[in-house]
Amino acid sequence: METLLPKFDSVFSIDCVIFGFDEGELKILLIERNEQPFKNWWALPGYIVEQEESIDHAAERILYELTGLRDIYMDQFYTFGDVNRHPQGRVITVAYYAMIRLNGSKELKPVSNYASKAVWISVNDLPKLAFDHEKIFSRGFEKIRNKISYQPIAFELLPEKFTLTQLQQLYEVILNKKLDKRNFRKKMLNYGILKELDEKQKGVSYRAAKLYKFDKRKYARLFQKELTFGK
Amino acid sequence: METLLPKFDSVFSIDCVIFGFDEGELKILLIERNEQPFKNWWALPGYIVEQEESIDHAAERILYELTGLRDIYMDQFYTFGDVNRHPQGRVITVAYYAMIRLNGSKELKPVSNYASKAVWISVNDLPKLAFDHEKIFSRGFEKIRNKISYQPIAFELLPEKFTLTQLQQLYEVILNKKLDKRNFRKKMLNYGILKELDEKQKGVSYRAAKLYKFDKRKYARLFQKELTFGK
DNA sequence: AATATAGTGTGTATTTTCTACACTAAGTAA
DNA sequence: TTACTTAGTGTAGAAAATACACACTATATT
Repeated sequence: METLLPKFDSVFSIDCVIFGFDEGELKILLIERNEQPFKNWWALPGYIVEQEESIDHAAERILYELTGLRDIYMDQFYTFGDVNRHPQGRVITVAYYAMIRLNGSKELKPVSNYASKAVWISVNDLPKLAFDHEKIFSRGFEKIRNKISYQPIAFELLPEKFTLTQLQQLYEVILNKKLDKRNFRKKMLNYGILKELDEKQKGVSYRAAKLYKFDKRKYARLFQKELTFGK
Repeated sequence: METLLPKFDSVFSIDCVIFGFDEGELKILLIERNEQPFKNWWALPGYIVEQEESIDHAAERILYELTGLRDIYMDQFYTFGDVNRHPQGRVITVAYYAMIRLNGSKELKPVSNYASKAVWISVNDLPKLAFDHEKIFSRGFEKIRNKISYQPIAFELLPEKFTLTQLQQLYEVILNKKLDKRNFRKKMLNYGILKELDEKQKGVSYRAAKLYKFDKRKYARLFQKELTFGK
């Protein structure tokens, strides 16, 4: 590094892959761009990092501006820095993913004007996206798919009280395969991070399932054990 | 994003955590800085991304300039973007790790003048580092420790022909625990990615061990199977 | 030639985890 | 009461992980 920092014509941005689970489908939040370039294209929510904010802060701010949500589990997963990924200049983008609880089908209205709307779209039904956002999405999806195989992050996506069947469906859409009900339940309950409630599901026209809650304290205890390689 | 990109007073840099394995110790490459700030401090090798190069390219270039090595397995692992991590302005750094084969105790001479020297230092014996480089190192070390638990990346660090004991020692220093010899051998040989050679270790004053080679083709076949969650 | 030394190389029994697989119970709706 | 739909449960076999100890071999030393 030079004694004085060289001038550099570049910008940092954040792009977010925001996952939600609704009606048995895994969805992500997309915005419709209101400005050039890629005006009227679908894109991942993202924005430029401000001079005086950390990238983690920028990620939280942008998510908040688009959804009104705070204190969301967000994780940086990759930085995309190809020279020509933005047609108007050098923009390096740091990608984050978030998982949020969709309480019913709550409408999300963008508060910034760079988007004309924000919608939840199933990951199986994505349109063409602006910039290299398809690549960013794929990498983010791959990330949570890997992560869920060794850490039960799925709870972030479910309502506070959920049934084991809902949990299993979520695993199935993320992993894109059918799981065996008995084995799934055995495994999940063995983790010891689920608390069985005295409540049951309501409003279903069949036998109601027991509701469970995620036990954050036990979770933390379980995952402070490091990954192991055996003796 | 605005129609015209805002001007932004910032710089991207790359920092590399370059691992090597030598004399039974896991080491990383450090440079001694030759310029302010942190003149004469030890630091991770890193430099500023140029206007017209991708970050991946920048990482390879910087590694090459410092070591003369090309075609090294490098992986981006995290981007550090706190506002004040560099005292002279906003510098966001993308961190990569690399694993290289130390053939004997080859001396590395920096070809750029921003470093006065480059040395290999054991990860158990690191000095204080410039900027937030201790944090960057820790995260990189954590990354390879996790990764080695599910992917045998360790071969990158060993000479082309190695003994099972050397391989085990490497696992032991990365995971920081003793492993059982018989179980380790069973497991490694079961992966089917080692090729037993007709050669033996030379120059040791005790029974010479068989040498093995890493079979890249079988490795690739093995790891195209995805991580699984069972049925 | 005998001996000391230091690391190599091997097998088995036990426990744990993973997998495969199908029926009854409970609640709702008609 | 019956039909329908989903909830909920157990076991046996296979595979993987773990725990554990001693004889072999090449060299160096006397």
